[in-house]
Amino acid sequence: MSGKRLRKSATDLKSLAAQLGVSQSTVSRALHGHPAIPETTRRRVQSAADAAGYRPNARARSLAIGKAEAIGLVFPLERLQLPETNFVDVLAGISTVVTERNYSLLLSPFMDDETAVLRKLASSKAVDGVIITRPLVDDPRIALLNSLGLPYVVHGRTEVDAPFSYVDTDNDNSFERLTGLLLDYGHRRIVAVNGLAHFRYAAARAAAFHRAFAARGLSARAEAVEFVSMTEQTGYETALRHLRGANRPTAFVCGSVFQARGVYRAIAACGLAVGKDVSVVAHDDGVRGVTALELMPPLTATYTPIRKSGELLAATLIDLIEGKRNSPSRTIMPFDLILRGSVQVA
Amino acid sequence: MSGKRLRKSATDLKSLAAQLGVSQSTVSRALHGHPAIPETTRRRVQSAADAAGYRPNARARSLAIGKAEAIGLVFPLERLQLPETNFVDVLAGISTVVTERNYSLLLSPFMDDETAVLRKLASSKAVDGVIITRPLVDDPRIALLNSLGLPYVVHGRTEVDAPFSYVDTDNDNSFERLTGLLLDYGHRRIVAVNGLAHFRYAAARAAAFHRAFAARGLSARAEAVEFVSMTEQTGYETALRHLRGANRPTAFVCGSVFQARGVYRAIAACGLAVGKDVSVVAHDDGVRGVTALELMPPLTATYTPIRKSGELLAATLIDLIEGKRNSPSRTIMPFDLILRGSVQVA
DNA sequence: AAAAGTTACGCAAGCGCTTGCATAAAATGA
DNA sequence: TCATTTTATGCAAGCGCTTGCGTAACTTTT
Repeated sequence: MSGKRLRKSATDLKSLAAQLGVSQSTVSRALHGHPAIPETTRRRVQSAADAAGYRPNARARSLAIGKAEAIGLVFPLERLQLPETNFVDVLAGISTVVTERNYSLLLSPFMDDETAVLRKLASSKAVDGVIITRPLVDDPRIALLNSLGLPYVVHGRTEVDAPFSYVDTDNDNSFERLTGLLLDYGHRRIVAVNGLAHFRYAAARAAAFHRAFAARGLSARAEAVEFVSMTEQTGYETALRHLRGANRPTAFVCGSVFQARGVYRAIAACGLAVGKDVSVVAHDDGVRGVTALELMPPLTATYTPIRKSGELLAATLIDLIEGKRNSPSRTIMPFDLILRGSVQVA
Repeated sequence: MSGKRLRKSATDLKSLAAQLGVSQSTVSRALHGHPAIPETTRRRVQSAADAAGYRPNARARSLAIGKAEAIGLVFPLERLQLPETNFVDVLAGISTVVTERNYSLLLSPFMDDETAVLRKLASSKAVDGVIITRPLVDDPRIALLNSLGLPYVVHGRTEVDAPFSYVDTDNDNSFERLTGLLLDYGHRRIVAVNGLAHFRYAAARAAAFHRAFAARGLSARAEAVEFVSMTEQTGYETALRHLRGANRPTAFVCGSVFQARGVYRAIAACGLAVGKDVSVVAHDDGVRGVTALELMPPLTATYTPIRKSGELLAATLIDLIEGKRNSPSRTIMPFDLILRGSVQVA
């Protein structure tokens, strides 16, 4: 080997510029398609950059332009640990769009103090904005984020009196339709297996349940709505309790396919048949591997693909960050009501 | 309001320093516990910083210290979309440790070109290291990452002749034990429902399967090992094919509880009983909601909690980055073999 | 009491990039 | 041909932080 040496490939702007015999400004501008740079120069620079495998140092660029080109997803760590969650599907949707739009996705789980995480993200300027999930009925995070000046989008709504962007499932109409369907089929003893009461979506669903009764000049007993966690097991336990109690319900409306599964199991455990002795309806998020179609009999459900929500969340946030949107964006996902074998007239 | 104004809380080092009447150096050092700063000053600075909600700008700090204090997780986007995957559990483990160690976790999914993502991560210096998953038998990523000089840890092993750190399940011994158990119970017509052949773990398991036979002076037909994807459905289809073929197997050894579930279903579909007519064993990753215990009859399995692997992956990578470890770290997770009702003597 | 050593802190040079402004060269107009 | 505009490029000042080195002001030593 006669003294020949590989040129260490240019890893920073300065050396790349030196190697090309132009200034850093020119290289930087050429690489970003600045109009003042003629096409010929642009190409020369670009191909040198490609050859060297040059990519601007993300941290330096960030610092210079004052943006991180990254968003954060803030969530309770347990949402990754729970066996039954639609969270991963939301994450998949978010990932897709973030990647497409050339942003980075920072995962920010927290154990208990979400506030601290949000504050840290804001003050350390690690991200340009955040997605938060599962708003409470009266959620303090909205006020915090507004005061921090950190752009954000919420997965779900809340009643807080302040402008904010969100993407939400149409809980109100979806549950009204599901309940209405059962009522119109002649069911009267209906139990709603709902989510935990402090979540806004559960409150909305409970209201919708009663609204469906009211719209038909009927009224449901308050105890007809069960506020329990979103799992198969609680679906099972809740349904079992009602099926074995006096005044057996003839139908159940469930918050998710997870719960519906449990309800199916409870019905079977009582020696009854779904869609024959007892009707079941639910909302279906289209979670990976847990869809209404996979139950036997197939479950009548309202359907909103939750991955789509994830995509929308990311797109909305990035638009917000890039100033492509200034007024708060509020999206309520449309749903389809699909009739399948799990309901029958009372 | 008589001209009184809120002092805008110090958001950067400079203003914080000015406000305290000291230099930036002092503030920076005080906040990082530099020994030359006396305790009294340290406290004064710290409390001013707390009051102002000051946190160093992560990007500026990164640039100055030449570290991102972040790691990347590079994976095919589909692993978030597939219904049956142990990926989320690995992610949960990684998240935990990353958070504990005060790092950030960058999620870097890719559609098809993983190489491009790795190159980009390396050249843009967005992270200090990466975790890659599911190595192929002869994996090109190892060479690439070594040449890029980007620290990394692999979830799984590969036969590539180069030093690298990894955390892996003990596929070899686990499968040898499972197969051996069946053999010792007198089974001879055993089918292995294995993963896809290009993954290293599947190759290792196939070899282990044959090794168990050989160790007893027996030999298995090559067709006894099925290289199929890791899902319930393929488990079902594969088992069904064998159960309906000539020379019905008396036992199955499966790659995961997902596959085992399918095998259970196929056995039932043939009017046979698991643990009576046909024995089933598998490896259990302890995936959220899909564990060996939940099957009926409970599944005899080797158990290695996969979340632990995630934790170890992150810890190993961070140690590597921080130079707390220089030689490649190789961890093979120990496993337990737990006997349950799914096996019986032939 | 002078020399030497400590202690507490500030200066200023980066880290690698972007970008407003200045400038030289080329093209255009009168 | 000279003034004016346009085009192509460079200079240098940041972005907010860390850190090596330097230096007063004190302590300690002899």
